[in-house]
Amino acid sequence: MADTSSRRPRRRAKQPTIAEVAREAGVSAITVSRVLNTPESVRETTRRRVEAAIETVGYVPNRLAGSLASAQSRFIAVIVPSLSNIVFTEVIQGLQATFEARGYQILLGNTDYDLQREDQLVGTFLGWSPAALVITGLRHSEVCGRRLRQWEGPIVEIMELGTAIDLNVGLDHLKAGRCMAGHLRERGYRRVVYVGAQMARDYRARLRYEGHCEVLAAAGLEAPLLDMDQLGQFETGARALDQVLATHPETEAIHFANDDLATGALLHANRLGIAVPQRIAIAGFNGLAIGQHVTPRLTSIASPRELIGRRAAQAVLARLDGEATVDGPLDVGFTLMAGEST
Amino acid sequence: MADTSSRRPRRRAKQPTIAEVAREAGVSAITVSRVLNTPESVRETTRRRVEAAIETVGYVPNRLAGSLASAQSRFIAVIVPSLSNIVFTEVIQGLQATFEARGYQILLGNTDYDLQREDQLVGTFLGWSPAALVITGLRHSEVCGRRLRQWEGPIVEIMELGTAIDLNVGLDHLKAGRCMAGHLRERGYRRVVYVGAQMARDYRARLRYEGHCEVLAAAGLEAPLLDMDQLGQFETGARALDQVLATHPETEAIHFANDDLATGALLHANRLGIAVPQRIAIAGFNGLAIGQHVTPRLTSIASPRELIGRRAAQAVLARLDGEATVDGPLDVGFTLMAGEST
DNA sequence: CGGTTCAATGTTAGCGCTAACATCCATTGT
DNA sequence: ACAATGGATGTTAGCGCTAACATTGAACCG
Repeated sequence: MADTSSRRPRRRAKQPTIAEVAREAGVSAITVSRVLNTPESVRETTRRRVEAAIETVGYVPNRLAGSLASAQSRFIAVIVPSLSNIVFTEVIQGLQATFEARGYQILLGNTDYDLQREDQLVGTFLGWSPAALVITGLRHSEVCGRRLRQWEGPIVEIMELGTAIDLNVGLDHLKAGRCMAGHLRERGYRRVVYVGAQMARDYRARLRYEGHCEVLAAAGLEAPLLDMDQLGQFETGARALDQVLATHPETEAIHFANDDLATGALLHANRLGIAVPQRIAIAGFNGLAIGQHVTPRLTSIASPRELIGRRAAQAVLARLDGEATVDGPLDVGFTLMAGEST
Repeated sequence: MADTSSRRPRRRAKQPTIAEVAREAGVSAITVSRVLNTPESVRETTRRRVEAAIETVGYVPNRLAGSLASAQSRFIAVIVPSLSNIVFTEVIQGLQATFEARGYQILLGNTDYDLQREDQLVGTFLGWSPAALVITGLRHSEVCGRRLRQWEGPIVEIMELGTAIDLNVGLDHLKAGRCMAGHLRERGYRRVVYVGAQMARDYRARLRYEGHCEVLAAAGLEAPLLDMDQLGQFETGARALDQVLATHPETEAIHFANDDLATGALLHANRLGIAVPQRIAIAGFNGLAIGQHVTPRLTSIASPRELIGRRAAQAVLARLDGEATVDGPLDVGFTLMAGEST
């Protein structure tokens, strides 16, 4: 019978391995590993010899093997609900910049605002033993919550504040909703409609609406809601304006759930020759750049999106470095930007 | 002395492993592996037993180990030059949607238009044995090009067309530049300035400018260039308009390198009461949504960004599935969108 | 009814790396 | 002079999984 000790030629003549480098440099594999991971623990002359060997054989470390052996990987799983919303891409940018500077890579997942999808992604990602997990929002499916709590690595829940599994960086959406409604009240608007898009899935917009309602209720005013089913884009904002003017012509101001909607409405008003804010005032949320370039400038609440990304990354890095971390949620705040649209 | 065969308690009492599942189900590890990877090769009853066991022990497969053993991973390295540009986030969205549906994850890298950074990222990413690599552009550092050519996996170079290392999906920027310049010529504009932002690093904008020059030269016209040093954002476009009006007041039209600049300029013109296109015409590139909502609507060239992502992903998947792939570059084309701004 | 075939499952040996411990040897202290 | 020390390097045994081959047993065949 075939000699069972000489069966399989498994290696796929690919990249050189650490063993090749070791042979070339006349040292053992572990020394090469040390040169790569803890260079200060190797003597200068040896290190140089190994570095030269790495160069000559063209060695690229296999990080899968390294991570498996050390049970530590250098990537960060990031889960966002949407990539079509610029808000999240800005957060990702903040994460990216901070993590990449420290040699961590980002593994990106998109839930499309679907908690089931989120659960699935968390499962997949945890299988990669990421160094940390960044996830949007505080609400997860039950299974997912359990899975997350079981996991030992750092988890940051971003965008909003509340009772988090581990770290938490965000802003208070309820307060933001109150803030904008308060601003509109100050300006004397009484008939204010709140317009959102697909609010069933965007519960942070619902939180802002709640804040909005509180303020109006306190003033004895109604707080009608228009929830569009399309995505929260310019076009939807324009249609929402039409709809509000048609069905609630007495409306004095519209509080939009985000700046895309608000900008769409404002530009549409420009097109139709409707005076903003005289005929109708318009306010948004997020403080996107475009709002400062339209006429009149859009009143909005600036959310520090990139900052959220950076702070979240910093919190994770501090944890990974074993530093003491902030206890409790980190509030990045928000700023009311009063433009001429209200 | 200590018995050397009983040294180390290496395992970090973490997640259950495939062995636990196997024990629970009363099968061998490989059977569990098969249930996970090639379920059709396992008998129905066995499969169900294993699935139940997976459920009870709460098993999450360790993909590092799996990938190491099989020399195949389920992620795709994606390298873009910028995340602040919505163009790339839309491409990423297309990639994401297509890859995630097939169970691949995206590992994201950002070069900030720095070829050295690109080289570094490629090095890191290849160490993760990705299933494929998606990289922006055809121009790489020499070292990087060599590294890429050596690698055996599928590589797609996206955004532009030309001589690629492997797969190629994009559009012809030279032609796009010609197309817009041709449009402006047709409308009768003779004094046209091309305005870009940081064109030293954005060579695709330079290609469009080249196309622009060709057309103007053919008509015996000059093609002055204004290259702003700021990022290509609204604000920069507004400043560029001021600058053009101040230094080249005779200018009849501005061909902007992208829609952010063009929109910034157009909104600025609105603010200043400058008639577009009567006093000055404005054209952009990319066909962003905002351009269709400003007044007058922005003339632009729509680049199918999400489509680039999807096509790139499809090409990779076809290759990974061993299907015959398209030979040569895949041109996704572009569309001139004539608005009222020209 | 022994032999062939084939589907289902098992055994074994790595994938390429690093943790943990072992060894070696030049210093240092007494 | 010799033990104790400690920095540099080596040896060994996995990390958790899957490729490759082996085995089993039921179905099938002439």
